[in-house]
This record gives sequence, C-alpha cells and structure tokens, in this order.
Amino acid sequence: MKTISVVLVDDHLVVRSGLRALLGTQADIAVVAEASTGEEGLAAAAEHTPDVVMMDLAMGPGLDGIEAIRKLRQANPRQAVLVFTTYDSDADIVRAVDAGAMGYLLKDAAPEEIFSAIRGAVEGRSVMSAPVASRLFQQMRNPEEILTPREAELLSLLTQGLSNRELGRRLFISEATVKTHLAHIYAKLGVETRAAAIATAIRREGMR
Amino acid sequence: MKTISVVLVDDHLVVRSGLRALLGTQADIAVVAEASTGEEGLAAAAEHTPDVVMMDLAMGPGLDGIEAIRKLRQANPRQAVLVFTTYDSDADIVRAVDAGAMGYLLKDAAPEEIFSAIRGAVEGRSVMSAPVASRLFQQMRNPEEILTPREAELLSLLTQGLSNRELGRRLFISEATVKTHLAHIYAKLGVETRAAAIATAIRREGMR
DNA sequence: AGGCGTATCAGCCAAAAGGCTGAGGGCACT
DNA sequence: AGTGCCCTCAGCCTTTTGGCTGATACGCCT
Repeated sequence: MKTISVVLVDDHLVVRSGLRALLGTQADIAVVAEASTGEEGLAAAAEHTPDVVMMDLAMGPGLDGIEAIRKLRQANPRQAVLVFTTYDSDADIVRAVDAGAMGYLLKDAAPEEIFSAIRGAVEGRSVMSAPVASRLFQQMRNPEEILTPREAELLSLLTQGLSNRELGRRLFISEATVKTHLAHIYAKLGVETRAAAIATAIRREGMR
Repeated sequence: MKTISVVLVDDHLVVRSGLRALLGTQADIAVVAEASTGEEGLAAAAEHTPDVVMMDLAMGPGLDGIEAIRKLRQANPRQAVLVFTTYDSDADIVRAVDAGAMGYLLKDAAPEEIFSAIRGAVEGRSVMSAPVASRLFQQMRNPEEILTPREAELLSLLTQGLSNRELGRRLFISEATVKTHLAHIYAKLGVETRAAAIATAIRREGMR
C-alpha cells in the first residue's frame, strides 16, 4: 500500500502539531509539510505535490481558505483538498464545495473519521462530518428549504429590485429587521451582496 | 358623435392654456379641467371622469407622472392616459407604457397628431410620436439592442453579482467609468438600482 | 425550566453605490 | 468642418448597504 502524503495548512500551531501527531499514528499517512497561511500552503503544495491538502478555512489576513482551495485545484486537479475547520456555516460549506473541496471535516471529528476521510479523498470519495453532510444535502435538495418562511418572502421581493426601505414597507417591518433578514439570507446563499443574492436566487429557477 | 372630455395635467400654465386653445378648435373635444400637480390631476380625474387625461411626466415635487398614471389606471381603467411631455428618454417611455399609458406624445407634435392621438385613445388605439414609436419598438424587439456593446458586456458581468471595483478590474477600466456605464444602463432599462437592473436583465432571458 | 429557532428592533460605523457635473479623445457620418 | 455617439475618467456629495453587537419576545421541544 502506497503512503499517502499530506500537507497541513492551518494558522494555529497547536492544531497543526496535534494533527501531525494524530496522523503519525497511521502507517500509511505521512505529513510532508505544514503551512500557516494560504500563500504558504500553495507554495508547499507546489513543492511537495501531496496527495491531500488539509486546510482550515479561517486564516488571518491574506489569501482566504476558499480562494486557496480554488488555486490549489487549478494548479493540480489531482490533489484532493480537505477542509478542516471549526465551524459549519452554510455559506462556507457551499463555497468550499464549489471551490473544489473533496471533503469537509469539523475539528471535533473522531480520529477514525479523519483517517477515513483522508484515505477516501485519494480514492475520489468525498467524506464529511455528519452535521456538515446533512446541511449540504438540504442545500442540494432545495436551496430555499433552508430559508425560513420570512426569509423566503423577503428574498422573493428582493428579486424585484426593492430597496431595504421598500422591503420594510411591504412587509410592515423596520429597516433594521430587513437588514437582519438579509444578512441571514446572504449567509445561507453563500454570497455577500444583494446583487449576488438576486442573481443566484433568480437563476435557481422557481424565482422567476 | 359624442364629445370627448379631457383633463389636462401639466405644471406649466402656458402649456395648459396653449393646449386648451388648441383643443378648443376641435368640435368633438372638450377640456373639462386642468391640474398642475399629480395630486390635483387625480382629484380632477376623480371628479370629472374624463375620457382622456393628458399628462406631463415631469412635474415638480409630489407625485410624479409615472405614479400618477398608475393610480389613474387603478382608479378607473376605462379612462385613457396620454403622456404629453418634452423629452423622449428610453426609461420614461418604458415606464409610462407599463404604468398603463395609452400614448406618448412629444410637445412638439403637430396639432393633427395630437387630435388623432386623443381620438384614437378613446377607441383603444395607442398613438405615439414617431421618434417615440421607434425607440419603443427597438426595446420590444430586443431589449439589449439599445445597449452599446460595452454596456452589454458590463451588464452581463453585473448579473454575476460583481461589485463596481470588480467590474472595473475585469474590464480594465476605472471605477468611475464603471459607474458611468451603469448609470446609462439603468436609464435604458428604466430602473434605478443595480438590484433592479440585475433582476430585469436575468429575467429578460438570454442572460442566464 | 432551559434551550433553540424565528422574528423583531437599535445604534454605530465603514464600504459601496448612486446622482450630478464636467471633460477629453476617437470614430463615423454628413 | 461640424455633429453626434461611444468610451474613458474625476470629484463631490448623499443615500444605501453591509458588518457587528446586542437585545426582546414568542413558540416549540425536551
């Protein structure tokens, strides 16, 4: 059995060394490099061409995790990227997946889960922590299902080009509340502007 | 032949009296009331229930012409509204038409044109000045035809949710130029925010 | 009783977008 | 030569959005 080479990218030293120690217990997995920023990660991956890159999404300044994934995949489509992060926000999952991540693990995942994710990744299987999987499935099945009724209502008006003030008037709520709902909608759709929200909402048909 | 009753709505006294004099030459047309603001126009129309309301679009503060048309049509769908204005901007035409205007005349129209527009309006025909007609037809045939190549390019990127800064980078132009193009696009599409522009652009298919 | 999700609202601040005016260069059509 | 359209850019000012924090209230489920 060939040894699987892994590069770790995480801005926390403790996480990297913990993970290195953990992976060290497996005979078929070898950590060949570590990096603490997106840029370093890209460089390390380019140098070692590992089978798997494990990457945190939240990394201080500079290149963010999502962009790093995209570039890694571009540079070498054969290396698998596993997201290894603390939070399972809807937006991050969606974006990581469509940036090309092979799997999405939470940092509290059981060791066995981590090992099998790595082994699965090199074989082309994608593995993810249970809570992540369930969120993602919901997204796939029906993107709007994750929106609350109120949010869906607001989104539908949003696609008609209304301003926050107008939205508030239509729904009999304050502009402050409109902004709160919008922030939630953006998070769930994985976008950060109303323009993008409208674009994705309309294209995900049903909303035309 | 029944006499056609008309209400004039225009903020310029000279225009109203000129029009009144002009229409006075026609035996079958009677001006029953005049108003100088949108609100007054609504009131006058409610009181006299004329066959035709002739309205300027640009009217000082208060209710603007487009909204006035909408309300007039709501209040009484049987009365025809003719827009009688100085300018033939793309945006105004589109908006007036979909607010329910039966015709769109420019103030430099020939008297005969005005008479026949009024007579046509009560019979359900819609009449408009030639330059207006040609603009409108273009819009109908192909909404994008009226956009310059550069504008179309920008609009297409816009529907992907990009910010002005990003648009500038993609097209190798300054943000200032992006804003100029956007302003033109908004005017041509008859909207005033990027959100609305995206919504209409995507829905006018082709842009998905 | 306590926790969770939903919906509501406020205030503050920074970034983005939009309105307005003006301006120069290139190109085509007359 | 002049006119008009397109593309480019700048500066200034206002409005709108978006990010963040925190708060209240209701209903549901355990």
